[in-house]
Amino acid sequence: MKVENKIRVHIADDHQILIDGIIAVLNNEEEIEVVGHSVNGKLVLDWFEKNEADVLVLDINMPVLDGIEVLKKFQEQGREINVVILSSYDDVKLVKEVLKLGANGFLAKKCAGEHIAEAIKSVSQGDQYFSKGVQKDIFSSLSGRKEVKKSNQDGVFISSLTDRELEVLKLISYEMSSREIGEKLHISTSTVDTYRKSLLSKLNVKNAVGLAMYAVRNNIL
Amino acid sequence: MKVENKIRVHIADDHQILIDGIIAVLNNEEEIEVVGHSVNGKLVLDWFEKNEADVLVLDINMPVLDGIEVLKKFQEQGREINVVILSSYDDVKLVKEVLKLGANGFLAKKCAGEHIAEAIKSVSQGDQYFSKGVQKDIFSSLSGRKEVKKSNQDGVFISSLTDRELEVLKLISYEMSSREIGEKLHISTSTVDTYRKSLLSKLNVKNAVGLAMYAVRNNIL
DNA sequence: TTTAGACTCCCTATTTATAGGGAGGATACA
DNA sequence: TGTATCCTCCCTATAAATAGGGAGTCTAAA
Repeated sequence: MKVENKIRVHIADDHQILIDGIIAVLNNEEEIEVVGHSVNGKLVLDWFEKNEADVLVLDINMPVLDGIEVLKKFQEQGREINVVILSSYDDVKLVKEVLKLGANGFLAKKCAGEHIAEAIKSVSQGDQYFSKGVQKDIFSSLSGRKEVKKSNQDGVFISSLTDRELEVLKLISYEMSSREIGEKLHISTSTVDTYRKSLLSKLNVKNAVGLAMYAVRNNIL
Repeated sequence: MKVENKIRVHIADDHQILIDGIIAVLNNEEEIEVVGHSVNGKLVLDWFEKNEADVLVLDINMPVLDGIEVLKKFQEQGREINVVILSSYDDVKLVKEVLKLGANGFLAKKCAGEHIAEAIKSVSQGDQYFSKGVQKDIFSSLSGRKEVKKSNQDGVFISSLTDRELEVLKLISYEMSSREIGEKLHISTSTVDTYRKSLLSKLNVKNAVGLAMYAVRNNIL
């Protein structure tokens, strides 16, 4: 294999130390070359404005702009990039969501470092890759695979929340009561309660704790 | 420097991929040798039962037994091990706590991989090391340094919670109400409420959301 | 044996959160 | 000009959480 045919990889994770680690691991791989890395979603988009890569290793939980948003942007742009999602959470729902958003692989951070090379090679060839622990969930809850790559209705994402809902969600996660939130946003407690209701409904959780957990997992704090 | 004088390092983090990464990074360091690694606190203690290392790189957030617990155990055993804490959170409180528990360095995961070698070398010589972002907080909120290494009163850790409190905390984080928790644990709702109160008090948070956030940050789910 | 901690349950009372509904004003879009 | 979405606020009512107190049992340690 020629040097020019190396798989060009971009790594995105808010933990620089993890990026460095992955690069070090991938250094042992002849066919793989890390051509870029970013610590948040905004930087990923900026990078891809001017550069190209064959595979994007993408963390879901990142500040400024998270992995979900990055995928959505790429989808809007009609950009076809092979993506391996790197996540601490093997949340079934998350897996389904990112697959719908065009991701091709899913790698739990707790799996061994060697798997990342496998994952990259797989998706670079158009295959899909799922680390142990997520595989069974996928196939049991998803009928087709390639087929759903384009669709993007239903499913609840951060972006399905309105600005105000998102704002209230954050404040709820900061342990604030409806009264306190109302004061801070200069709206009535009733209005805050309305947002609480719509959040509970949209995110399909049972109570404020569920809302906070959603916020944490999706790094919208 | 002779090979026998290499700094022996044990790495503990629940993300195997991060361990592999650190090992790869440290491979470039002549003076450092990774002699062991663990994915939870229990395994760390088990390993140190039969082995020795000069430096322990320790993640705070680990399942089964967290980093705090590991430090406490070592302190109880009177075992003097140089510890570099690896954490996603540069929480000032956390820094102070782990210093009291005998840690010698504090490395935020978001800092560059190269710093980990610096940190290891520093603490192996008895020095302390703090990655950028935590330094100022330390010195502004802590008078002495070496002096406080032995003390261990006050401060709230997971371990200051009783088994039952911890159990209830988990269930609260799973979006369960007091009634539901009572049913699951076969105790009355009143009892669950008692635990709620003591949790709110011990962890110094305002409501159930605060409890859940604490649980997330300390990975006790 | 005293003491302390952990676990259990109860009381009263207030504050918050959840559930379901309606509704007006603004804006943007077809 | 409808239509839709968002933001705002209200009503009623129940469920749940928070706050502060007391108190009994059991076990393990001093």
